[in-house]
Amino acid sequence: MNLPPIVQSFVLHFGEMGSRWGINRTVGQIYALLYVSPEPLCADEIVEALGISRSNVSMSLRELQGWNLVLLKHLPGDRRDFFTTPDDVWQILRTLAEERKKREIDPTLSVLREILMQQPTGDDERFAQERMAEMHALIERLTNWYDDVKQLDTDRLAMLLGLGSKVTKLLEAKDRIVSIGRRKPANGEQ
Amino acid sequence: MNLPPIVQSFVLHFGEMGSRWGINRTVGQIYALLYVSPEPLCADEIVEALGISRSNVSMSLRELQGWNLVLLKHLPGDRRDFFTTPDDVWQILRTLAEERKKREIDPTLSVLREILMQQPTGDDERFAQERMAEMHALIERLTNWYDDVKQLDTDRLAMLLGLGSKVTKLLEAKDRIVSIGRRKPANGEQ
DNA sequence: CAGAGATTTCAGAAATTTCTGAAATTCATA
DNA sequence: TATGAATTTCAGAAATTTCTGAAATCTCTG
Repeated sequence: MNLPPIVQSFVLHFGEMGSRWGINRTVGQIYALLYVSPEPLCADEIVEALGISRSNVSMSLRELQGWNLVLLKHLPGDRRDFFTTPDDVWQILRTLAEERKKREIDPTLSVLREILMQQPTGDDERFAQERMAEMHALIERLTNWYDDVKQLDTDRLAMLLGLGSKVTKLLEAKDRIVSIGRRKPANGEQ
Repeated sequence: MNLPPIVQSFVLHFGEMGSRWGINRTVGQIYALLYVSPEPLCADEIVEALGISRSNVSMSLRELQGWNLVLLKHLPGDRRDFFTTPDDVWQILRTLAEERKKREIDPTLSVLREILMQQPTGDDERFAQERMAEMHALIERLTNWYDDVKQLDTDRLAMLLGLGSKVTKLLEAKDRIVSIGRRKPANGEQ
């Protein structure tokens, strides 16, 4: 590996983090390298930069494409593939969230739903099913929130993040205002 | 493995999911088993239920304790350790978030901060640092939101989740109300 | 403080994952 | 359609992770 020290520590860190997630070291390193490179890189440049085999680069890039985390570019008069990451970090975050949901959350929800359909045959199974129902309800709540929030454009999303827990105070304030502002209780608000 | 079919599919699923995260199959399976068991289990019961070695159970329980995901119980007149999970799923969620932040986010932030302190020596390094600064800013935003929101009690957290993206509409509504309510523009509002 | 039960440790076996080099394939161009 | 550059595939090697059994340690109790 022959990289500026700053880039090298970033790349190595992502390699280690990669193995802590589901993705492996090489995939993490390649992603990190592409992320900080000013220009798209071709496979051989990655081989060179990270000191790994050509075939490993090929497979890892395929993996990254499966995650929708890299973009393919072509230079005119050159038939090699060049790779980058999107430049908008918010977009990267969205992609990451979407892919992890697809791989981790959705399968779990579907296993839970399947189990919850069955008839329990004894007390222990009934208990287990209740626990799974609690877990299912929580995950559904979270994914509903996510599905709703992911539609926001970046500015509003940033705004929402900035608010944080103040949201609940805001909500209480709004309730007060609304209840002051009306003579008789209405029900069609919001 | 000798378990009711419902429990078995849950346990097996968590085993597979476990290996998709950083934790391994056995750890995932043990956690799932404890989660759906009506009573705390001792190590030998886990050995029996999952058909794995005693030492593996011991090491995996230790790992789960490191994640703060299991509780230790003792029965009077029995010196074995018995294990359960907390029964409040929201509490479990909080623990999980906290631990993953500690292991995945915090080290990344600290690597990024360290790199951002350094003086770049060329254009490529300058570019790389800018990219890392963007990433750092995004992660900080997210963790600030998280640090704020995690303080909420469960009811308010549930409320916030229920609101989802409607928060921004609420915010706009509040801005309107505030600006109608005053004669001259003020600047000290929230 | 001896002994029995419970748990942990740890070296190496087993299983799994990652990586490589060589061969195969793809595809634009001559 | 032959050529050659670029890429992919894949069997097996290398590395890593997980798991086990045996021994060590810990800790109550008589």
